[in-house]
Amino acid sequence: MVNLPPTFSPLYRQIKSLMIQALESGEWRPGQAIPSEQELAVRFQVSQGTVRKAIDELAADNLLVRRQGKGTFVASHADPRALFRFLRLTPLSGEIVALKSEPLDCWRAKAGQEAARNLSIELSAPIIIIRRVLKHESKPIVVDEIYLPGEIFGGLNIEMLRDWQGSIYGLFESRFGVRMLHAREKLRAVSADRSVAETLGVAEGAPLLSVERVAYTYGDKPVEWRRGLYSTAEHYYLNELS
Amino acid sequence: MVNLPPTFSPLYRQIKSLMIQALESGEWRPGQAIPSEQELAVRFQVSQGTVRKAIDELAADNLLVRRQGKGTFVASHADPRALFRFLRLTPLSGEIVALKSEPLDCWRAKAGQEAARNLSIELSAPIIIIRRVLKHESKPIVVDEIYLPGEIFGGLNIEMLRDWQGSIYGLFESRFGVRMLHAREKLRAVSADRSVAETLGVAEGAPLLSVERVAYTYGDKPVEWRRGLYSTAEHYYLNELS
DNA sequence: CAGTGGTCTAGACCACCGG
DNA sequence: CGGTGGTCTAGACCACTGT
Repeated sequence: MVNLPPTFSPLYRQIKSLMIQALESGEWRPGQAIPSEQELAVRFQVSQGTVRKAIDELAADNLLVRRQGKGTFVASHADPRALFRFLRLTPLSGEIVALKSEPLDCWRAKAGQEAARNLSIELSAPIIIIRRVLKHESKPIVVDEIYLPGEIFGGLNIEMLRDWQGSIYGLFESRFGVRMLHAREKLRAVSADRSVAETLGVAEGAPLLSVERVAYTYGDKPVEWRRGLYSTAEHYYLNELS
Repeated sequence: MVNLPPTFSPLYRQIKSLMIQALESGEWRPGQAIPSEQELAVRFQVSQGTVRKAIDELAADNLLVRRQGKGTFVASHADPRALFRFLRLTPLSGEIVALKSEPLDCWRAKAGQEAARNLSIELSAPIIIIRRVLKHESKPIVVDEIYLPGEIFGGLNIEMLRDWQGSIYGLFESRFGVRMLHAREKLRAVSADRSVAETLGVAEGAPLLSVERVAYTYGDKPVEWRRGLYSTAEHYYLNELS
């Protein structure tokens, strides 16, 4: 007997795919309500229960947000609740506060080996690099570099970053139509070199948390690679294992 | 108008509570199958769909595992798939391999302020402390201390730890009936002090990843507090943001 | 009040597993 | 083949939101 590949796909997953298409194509925009379950059931010619199960999965994937009595909405990085999902830094004592971003630099370059591999693009393809500092009450806590495919983030420049109030993923979403859906982070402990030590106001050789992230959009396509160094003297990185 | 507390609890959540009771009481044991959906529907006098939704949530919470065609099983730390859920260390290059645990010491003590707070027990209540080294191909990677409430882990000793093959949560589950359900980790970067540097075979002052964990059992009751120091020269801590 | 998502039911049928 | 979980449907009713 041969082992056939799992060729079966339930109806609600096919509906889910169609809905992802509608999201990806921009038919339904971040922050807006999608059609009601009834309307979708008619549109896709299935029962409401089947639409429901598709939406359930999309909500679990953080692509949609359900609000009883109001409707189902496209998740948006403009929503402050989405913030902590991607920056899990917490003060040792006190409440969670959004860090203030200060762009230092933003320039064009060609993808090196590492950037090309992480972004799944050609070697020497155009990329954009951002250097930032994140501050908590005017104390620098994080310094990072963000590598973006030039093909997608064409017009990005430092003025845009400076003018933007809110998370950088909110900027990517509203100005470039790029929605970060999930990410994978690799954490290590490293020593501060001289220049980083100066930027963060710590001693040279001080231990820092190194966080390397690849973020993905629809179809698990990588669209951002970043490396950050976190000063964990007065903050920690919180992770829920569940 | 006053804002009444959310007094409404859907039927499937009540069923879920009853099922959690059955799990907590030991009526259904780790690794074993629970009754079929039909049987549960009869037992609880609800429809199969309602039982189904309760099980769905319990499976999402990692308390149960569904296996089509076979049944629904109580999740167990004996299952190797459960391993990576709680130890997210990965070699820089190469496959994920379970680290080998070497207990160094295991002794009784009284809870200090920090232990008491983290374990939600009285100051000076009896606790048990374990010191371990975790090795990858005979190279020490992690050194940690585990703090356990003495009341729950009465007979624990170092011979038990040495004899046990498998994860320590597997031991807790099968010997003490304590099931770790979720945990919260705080990560920071620190410098190796002399004694730790010696144990891990790194230079004094080398950067290490500090991982402090509180693990919880039924009813969000904390039952373990541990602090680990990870050498991240050849490993990283992997985290999925989704 | 109308419209939305949320719950609950009952029944039919399908995919998977093991004997 | 029988038993399990998985899918799909149709309909009734409930809880929440805004007008």
